[in-house]
Amino acid sequence: MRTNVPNSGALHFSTRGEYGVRLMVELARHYGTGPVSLSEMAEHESLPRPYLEQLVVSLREAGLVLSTRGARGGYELTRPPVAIRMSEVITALEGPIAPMICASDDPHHTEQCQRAGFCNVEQLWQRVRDAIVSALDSMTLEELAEPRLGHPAHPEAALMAVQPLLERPIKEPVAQP
Amino acid sequence: MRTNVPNSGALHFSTRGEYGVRLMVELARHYGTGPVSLSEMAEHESLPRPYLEQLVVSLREAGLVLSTRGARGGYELTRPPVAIRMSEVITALEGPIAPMICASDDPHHTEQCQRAGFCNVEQLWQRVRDAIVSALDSMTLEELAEPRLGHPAHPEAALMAVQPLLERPIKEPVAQP
DNA sequence: CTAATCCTGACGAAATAAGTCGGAATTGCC
DNA sequence: GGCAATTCCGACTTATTTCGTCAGGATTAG
Repeated sequence: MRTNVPNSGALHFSTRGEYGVRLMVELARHYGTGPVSLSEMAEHESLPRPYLEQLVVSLREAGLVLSTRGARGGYELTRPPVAIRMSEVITALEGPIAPMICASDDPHHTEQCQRAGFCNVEQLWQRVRDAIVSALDSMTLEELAEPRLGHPAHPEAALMAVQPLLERPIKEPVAQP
Repeated sequence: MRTNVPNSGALHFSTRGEYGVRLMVELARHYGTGPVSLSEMAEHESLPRPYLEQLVVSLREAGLVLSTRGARGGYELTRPPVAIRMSEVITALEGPIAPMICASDDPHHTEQCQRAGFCNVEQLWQRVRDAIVSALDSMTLEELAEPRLGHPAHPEAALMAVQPLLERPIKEPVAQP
């Protein structure tokens, strides 16, 4: 019964994608209220802070977040959540969408399959890629950040979503290097 | 600028998917002409035969291929290529489509996220999954197998799946024994 | 000054993917 | 019957990637 198929299924996102998206959602909920520190988010999301420290580098390099160094520093979004497509977030965290080397989102990373011309399997991977990309393009951070409306399964959910972590003065972020 | 993003990009298929699909395409091209041995396919596709031996187990268990043991044995499709959706093939080889544990194609493998109700990030993963599944559902082996080799034993199958291919010179990849 | 915070690079453990190996069982063909 | 081609099976090894940890330096508010 125990076959050799990967036990967790095909086409996995890594934890970079998972944690990174949760981090971005956290930032979206605090958009406009100044920087939020990694420690706060790590604790609130129960994620290892040293690991987040790594992930956030990619987000900063992609221009999605601004960092403020020093005491009372932290991170904040560079744009309103509605203006951030999930494809940008995922690409920053996990690299180009590329279910196969011959079908990368980023042409620069796409290898020419030496079998092109023989087979048209390439089409399959490209269709999958396009499907993923347009699914990610169709959602923004805002949609993920807003607390659920209607009948909340857990009433405290709305509280957690709306409640600001800490009241503190807004400070100017440092310029990007 | 060595960042930590996975060097080959997000949402990769493994070689199981890649090799397995190529193997199925090979079988599709010989559909109706009796079993094809793994050695033949391994050589023709330049793939390690012992590894294919493993993959094909999954395909057999999924009911996609039929094996004939003994000399002159080999594998053949259980159904005409036009009747085999790529989603079946991929699922057999790589397991359920599950970009995240809370968004598996197979409900039995889906874990309930303890954050459900707090966040709606779940929706993101589910949309991605659905996009992938429907892309895979929309293609059949027949489309990938063109051009066919040998004499089609079921010409009506080819007629059912008329698919305009891109214009390009058709090279003959192999000589017919 | 000091505490909080980001930043950087290197390191290590664990999991997964990829491939190998040896041999047993089955079958066509001479 | 004997041989060669083939599938079948389970265990094993190796390579790569993921998932973190760690130690310390740089920056800044108070």
